[in-house]
Amino acid sequence: MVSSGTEPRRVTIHDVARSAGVSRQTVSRALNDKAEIDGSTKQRVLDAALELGYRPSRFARGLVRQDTTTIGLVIPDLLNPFFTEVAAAALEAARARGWHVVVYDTADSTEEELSTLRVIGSQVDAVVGYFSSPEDDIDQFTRGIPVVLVGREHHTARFSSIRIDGEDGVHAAVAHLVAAGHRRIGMLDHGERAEPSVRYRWFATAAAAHGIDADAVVGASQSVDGGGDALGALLGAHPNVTAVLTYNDIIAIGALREARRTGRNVPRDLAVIGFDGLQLGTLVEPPLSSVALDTRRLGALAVDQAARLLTGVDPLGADDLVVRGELRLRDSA
Amino acid sequence: MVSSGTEPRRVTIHDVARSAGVSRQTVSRALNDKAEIDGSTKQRVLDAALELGYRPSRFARGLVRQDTTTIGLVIPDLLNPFFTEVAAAALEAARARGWHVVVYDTADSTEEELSTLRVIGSQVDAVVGYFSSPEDDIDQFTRGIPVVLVGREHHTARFSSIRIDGEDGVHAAVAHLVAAGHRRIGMLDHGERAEPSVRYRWFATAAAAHGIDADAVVGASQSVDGGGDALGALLGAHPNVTAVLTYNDIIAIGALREARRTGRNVPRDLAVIGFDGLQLGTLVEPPLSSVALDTRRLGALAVDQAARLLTGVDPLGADDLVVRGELRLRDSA
DNA sequence: TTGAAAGCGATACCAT
DNA sequence: ATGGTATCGCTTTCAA
Repeated sequence: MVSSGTEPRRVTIHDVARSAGVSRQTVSRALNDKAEIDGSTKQRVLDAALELGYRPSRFARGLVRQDTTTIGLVIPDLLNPFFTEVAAAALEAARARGWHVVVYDTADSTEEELSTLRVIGSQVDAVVGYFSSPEDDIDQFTRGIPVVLVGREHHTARFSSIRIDGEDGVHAAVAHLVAAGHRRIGMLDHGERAEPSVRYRWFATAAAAHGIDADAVVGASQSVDGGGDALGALLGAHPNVTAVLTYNDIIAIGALREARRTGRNVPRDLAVIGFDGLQLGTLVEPPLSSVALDTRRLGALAVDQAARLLTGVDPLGADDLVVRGELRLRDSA
Repeated sequence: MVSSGTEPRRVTIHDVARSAGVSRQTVSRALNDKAEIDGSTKQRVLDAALELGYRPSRFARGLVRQDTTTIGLVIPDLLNPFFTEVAAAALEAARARGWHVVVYDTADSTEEELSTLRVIGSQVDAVVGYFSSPEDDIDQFTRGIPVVLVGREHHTARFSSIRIDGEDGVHAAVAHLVAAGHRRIGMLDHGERAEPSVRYRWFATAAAAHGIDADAVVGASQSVDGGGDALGALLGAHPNVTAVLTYNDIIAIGALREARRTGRNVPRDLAVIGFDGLQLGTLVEPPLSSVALDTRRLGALAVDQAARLLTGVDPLGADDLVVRGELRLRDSA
């Protein structure tokens, strides 16, 4: 910030008052449309304010009336359509309450998430988001403010979290595939951590219930390309697989593309069922079947719980903080 | 957390000071890692703060040190992938500067935009966004703070704006179609306002340059379905059209889907070229050709200009505030 | 190393 | 209808 000789010092309410020849509180009255003020005085003040380019300090104002609520929304990647949908829902829910939302995109990086956590606690009244950091770290930087975790179980009483329960949906998906004659079903799981995901475990128990194997699993990175690669690997290792479940829709869409590339017809040669139920799934060919989540509800629920925590009134219990997956059949299975 | 009768008054620095048996400024020193403080005192203060669940007020802090910068990002619809990409780019550029971004989704509504404008001016240090309100309205509520308009020309010196120049790109698109033998090219324009868009005008001059008509135009609403409907209408009115340009990629994707639905092969029976060059275009079948915009640059440029305006240093002129469209051929044309 | 006092910019309460 | 004064919670001189 190269300062030109005359630093344009902030115009305060005091300057306006002096310029209009009144006191500061009169200025305040004029600006905030209070009743007890003479019409002509008010106009004079307004004119002065306009001319000076006066703008009230949000800090000073916020200090004196604790009304505006700002929440922080933390997501790993806004360009990931799942988070876009959740974010849009959260923004809408917040707007309905007159809240402001500061969005933090952590770029899928643990470091960025940590540095975000480090500053966020002093910038907002509550935090809603999808974190990958350990609970201790989250806790440490958000002391004193409500935190609502999305799509993640928590173990400390400190947090609330919106749980994603896709168990029934995945069971329905497997049942559907089995009914359609599939006996060898594979899964494109997430590829982040070493251990299989919860979604895989739902798949495994569903498969077991139908007496079929659940050992055809390959990890996929969270992208369309990742999904394509993973399908290639899966079919290479298990050529007799005729249907796949995927960790999410993005991976499923990659699988769809890879199937087309290798001349397989979906769903005839290969059935594909995703997870999330994104809007995006209606645009691809064939339209994607998926264990669908109500992302609007997910975002709205998170903001709602934040509101309850903030006011201390009647926060929802774990049983109410659930979004269930539901099998939505389109054409890919 | 049911509210007990006693409202939990805010824990202030004063409470911590008393609890630790020191003065407020010592607490401040401990919390802000200042040098001049005894190690044991510091620890004692930190412990007290932790125990009391103390959290500094962002308002009080902001009042005293004017350091944190917050910008407002206004977009009509976060779920529209174009705005998602711009928003993601803006968030990234802001994060690189350590800025905070409050995102306002106006739900494609002029009323919401107005009510957003009404509050935003007192909440942020600068505004970046895609507005549809008249300049006067925008000006009125953002007095004193920098405003950067995205994808919109401005007529008042009051604003900066990032201009989208797709002229060359559209010319290239038309040239490409003509070279491929197309003589009857239609356009699915936006359907919002009565008059045709700037993008249509680029198309018209390009068509004229090649001696072909540009009268096959239909307005489409900003959605995939809208694009499909519009293509139906266009082909109904002008059955000899063999290629279409669209106002944007969303509409183009709808056209692709409609073409498939009506048994037309793209690009053989109908060539389609969109506008925006969204990531999304790579996922549909066939991959969408488009006059591509660098959305990352768009968002980054807007934030960059806001930064320059904020510091008063070297703001970019209109000639530098341009993002040009470039023909990106994939398979749909 | 620590504390007292003076703001930062606005609003609210109480006089007038 | 208008102005004086206290106050919001914190940081920053300046003394001690």
